[in-house]
Amino acid sequence: MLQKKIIKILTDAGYKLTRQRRIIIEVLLKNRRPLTALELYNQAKHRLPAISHDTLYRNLEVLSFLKVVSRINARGGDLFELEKHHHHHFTCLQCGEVKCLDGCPIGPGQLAEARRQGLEVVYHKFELSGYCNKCKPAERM
Amino acid sequence: MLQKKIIKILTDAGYKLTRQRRIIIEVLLKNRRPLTALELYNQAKHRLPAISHDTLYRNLEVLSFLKVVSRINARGGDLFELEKHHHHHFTCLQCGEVKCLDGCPIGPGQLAEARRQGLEVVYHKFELSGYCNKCKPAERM
DNA sequence: AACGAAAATAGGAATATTCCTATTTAGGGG
DNA sequence: CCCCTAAATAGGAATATTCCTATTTTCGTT
Repeated sequence: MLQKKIIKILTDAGYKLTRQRRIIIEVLLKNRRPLTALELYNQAKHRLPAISHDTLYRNLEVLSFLKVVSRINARGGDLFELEKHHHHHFTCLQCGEVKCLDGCPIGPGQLAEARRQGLEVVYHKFELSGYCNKCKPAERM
Repeated sequence: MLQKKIIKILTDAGYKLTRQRRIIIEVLLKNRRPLTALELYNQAKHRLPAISHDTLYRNLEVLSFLKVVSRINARGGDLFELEKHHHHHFTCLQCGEVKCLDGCPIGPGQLAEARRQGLEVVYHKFELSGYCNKCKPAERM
């Protein structure tokens, strides 16, 4: 997802475009792996020393709500990454590594029960866990 | 899931059965809705005033790892509940309400990509979000 | 029933996250 | 371009969560 597109999503939803938000988005854009909130905070602070924790956490919340950022429930705390394209993750229960899964296998069949209950689904998260290639052998002992 | 079965899962996995764990399991058992870690802590503390935060958080981690407890990523922080039977949840983006979805729509088709990568999947979490019946009309305005 | 090793705990320190409020800032309308 | 209002922010206080370590407890073995 490009910076322009992200900014459009923010402003279309009525959020203001602040320097802090620009910087947080830039920091998210330049990282190729999911980071913790504090890692993101430190990178943002490097560019804008006066930025507050509150601002970072609040904006991760906003960006998650807008589905610009995805929050991955990993071992040792949540990780955040730009949702450049919709996809899901696998976490190894042994070593904690997070792997991206190409594509998205969720279709209407998986949403049927929610629809039956009259719920309007606008988003879903699908997280797998188990053992990665490296940890599988250890698991077999 | 019954207390006996939970205890068996714990001990089979090599964990010791402590008074604190018994109490935490009892607290989880008697609640019919997902609770925050602190709500659980306060209920446990009521039965065992000396219990420490660390013990509660550590054991939620253990029980989550063993899939006895499921951690639901809700608005305003994670919620925990006994996984009495495997199911998933829906969170309303407007009011924050969490609803249980009967059954589980995830099958081999949804795990194919992970298998292709050689990952051994032992668990999955599927979280939906959107608008509940009550909040849908407001959303239409 | 007592022993010993390993696991688990309490309590406090260290971190991380959220809350609160006075001040600043973005962006629309004149 | 200036003003106004609502939204957003900084900074510090309040909470929540995790870490650390000395002590206690569980449970397999005697």
